[in-house]
Amino acid sequence: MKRLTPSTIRSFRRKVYDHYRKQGRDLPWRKTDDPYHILVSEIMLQQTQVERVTGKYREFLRAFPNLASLARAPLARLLRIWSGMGYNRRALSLKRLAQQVVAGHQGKLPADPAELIKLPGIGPYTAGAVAAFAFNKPVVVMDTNIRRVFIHEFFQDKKGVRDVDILPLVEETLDRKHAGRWYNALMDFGAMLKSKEGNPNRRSAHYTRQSPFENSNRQVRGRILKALVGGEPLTGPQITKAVGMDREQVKKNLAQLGKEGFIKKVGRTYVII
DNA sequence: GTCCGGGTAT
DNA sequence: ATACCCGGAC
Repeated sequence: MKRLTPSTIRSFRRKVYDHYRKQGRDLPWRKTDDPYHILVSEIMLQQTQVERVTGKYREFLRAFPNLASLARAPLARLLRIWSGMGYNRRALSLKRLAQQVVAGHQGKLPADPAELIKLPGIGPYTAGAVAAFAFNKPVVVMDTNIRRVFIHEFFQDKKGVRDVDILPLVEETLDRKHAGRWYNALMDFGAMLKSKEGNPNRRSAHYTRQSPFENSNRQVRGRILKALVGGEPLTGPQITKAVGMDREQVKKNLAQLGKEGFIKKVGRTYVII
């Protein structure tokens, strides 16, 4: 494992903060300290580029300004607002999270990552990000932008770089007194590297290509939910027609969406729960 | 049309 | 290890 000298750490921090001062992005979720707002932004950013999240973030918070309003929101309305974001499962998780926090945490998000990670839809990254951005906790966080920065800076000619080898460097270089600001700066630096110098993340051991989207279950699921978010109950054949894809595949995905808690069958029709 | 990104759950 | 989503770049 690589160790950093104090002077390497100093100049690295200076470089990252210099970039942040000059080119840091002015993003809406950086102007709030409401943990719920920050959580919403992080869930959205898991799956969508920054430019497309900003508008949706505002629309979402206008519709669901706090955890209590999200907890009692009808799922169909939530999915309508979520549409265009992809990964509907995360909207469902977010609603379940809101219900749990309202019922069991006095309506307040916990600040401890070990507690956050127990909530649905929150994994290691989001637990750390909320702890750092909403509560300024000096936790170690790894995401694609952070990974890119460290591979670019400290694993220059290496291939198959593992996160396990990067994490100690994230910890060593962390600005512990200003964790939130530091991670904002780090992520902006990483975003800049993507556009300027190709993508160092291809040298990550965790880099994978995704499978094709066309005719995939993902596409079928998306279309099924899109057909149902209007709120009108539809029969199996009506859904198959709306989706315009293989009937057996539609049936299989209807069953799966039922199991996950998106939809239920009412007589011969399906509706969003 | 083809390629691409990206945490979490299982 | 693999599934989940959609829109933007080309």
